[in-house]
Amino acid sequence: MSLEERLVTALKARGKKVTPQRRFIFQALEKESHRHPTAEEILKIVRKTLPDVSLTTVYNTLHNLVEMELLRQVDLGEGMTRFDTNTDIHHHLLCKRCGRLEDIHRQFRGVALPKEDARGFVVTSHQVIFEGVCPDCQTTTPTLKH
Amino acid sequence: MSLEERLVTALKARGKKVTPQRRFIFQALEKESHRHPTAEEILKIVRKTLPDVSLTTVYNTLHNLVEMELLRQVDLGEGMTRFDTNTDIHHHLLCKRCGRLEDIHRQFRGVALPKEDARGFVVTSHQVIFEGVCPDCQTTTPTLKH
DNA sequence: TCTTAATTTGAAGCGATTATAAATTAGAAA
DNA sequence: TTTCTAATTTATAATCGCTTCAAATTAAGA
Repeated sequence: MSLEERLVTALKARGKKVTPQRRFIFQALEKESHRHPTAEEILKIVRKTLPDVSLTTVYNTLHNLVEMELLRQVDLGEGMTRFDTNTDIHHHLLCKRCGRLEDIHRQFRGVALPKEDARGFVVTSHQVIFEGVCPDCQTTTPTLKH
Repeated sequence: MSLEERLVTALKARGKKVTPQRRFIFQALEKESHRHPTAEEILKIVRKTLPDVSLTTVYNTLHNLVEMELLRQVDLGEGMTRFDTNTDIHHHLLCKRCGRLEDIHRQFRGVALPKEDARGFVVTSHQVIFEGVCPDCQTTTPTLKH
C-alpha cells in the first residue's frame, strides 16, 4: 500500500475528510522527508501548487498525521520542530553548525536502561542523537547558525 | 573546590564581575539542578531573594555559565531549554506525560557511529534520551501536559 | 574617591506555534 | 443532483520562550 493510500485509509477510518490540502501536504512531506522539513518549509512547497494554503492548515495537518502515526516529530532543540515520514525506529546525526540532519538506520545493542537506573519509569522508547560537524561545514569558517 | 568557588574563579579568570545576581542565580541552579530547571523557574526562585532580577539577566547569566562550562544546556524538544549544573557526560530519562527528567549516569557501550553511517561527519558527542512514563504518571489518568 | 567598562534592567521585538471565529467545503443523505 | 451539516480551512490575533536594545546602575581597579 502506497503512502498516499495509507493516508486516505487512515483519514476515512477516522471519519476525516480527504481534502486537497491534506493530499498536497502529505505529498510534500513524502518528497522532502529525507531533509526533515519544518512546517514553514512544507508550507513553501505546498504553496507552489496551492498558493492559498495557510500555515494553520499545515500545522493542523502535521498534527493529524502525527496522531495517525503516519509522521514522526523530530525535536532536537533547534527552536523548531522537524517532521519525518519515516516512522520506523531510527536515530539521528545532527550538524551543530548548519543544522543538517541525517537518519541513522541502525540498532545499537546495549542501549537499554537497567532496572536500577529506571527509577520506576516505564520506558517506552529511546533515541540516540549524534552531534558533530558535517563535511560542508568542516571546510568553511565556523559561522554558527545556532 | 565548591561550586560557588568555581564560579568566582571562572568569572575572575575572564575579567567578569562577581555580582549578587550571578551568585544567587548560580545558587538556585545548584539547589534545583536535579530537576533540570528552566530559565523561568530559576527567575522565580531568585526573585524570592532579589525581587527585582530581570529575566534578561537570568538568560545572560545562564549563557555565561554554559560558556564557562559550569552549566549544561538540555534540549529535549519540550519547547524550552532546561539547565543542569552536572556537566559530566550523562544521558536522560524523560517522562512524556509530566516532563519529569532524570539523569542517567551510565555509559552505553556500543553506541558509536560506524564510519559507513557517518556520511563524512566528524562526530563529537552523542546523547541517549529514554522516554517513558514516570511512577507518578502511571497511577494517574493520562492528562498530558505536552 | 574616581573612573569606566561591565552589568543590569525594562521595554520592545522576534520566530515558532496555537487559539479563535467566520467562511468554505467534503461527502453523506434525501 | 441537490441539500445539509459537521469538518475543515482561512485570516487574524495571541502566546510562549527567548533575544535585542539603549539607558541607568555598579563592581572593582587606579
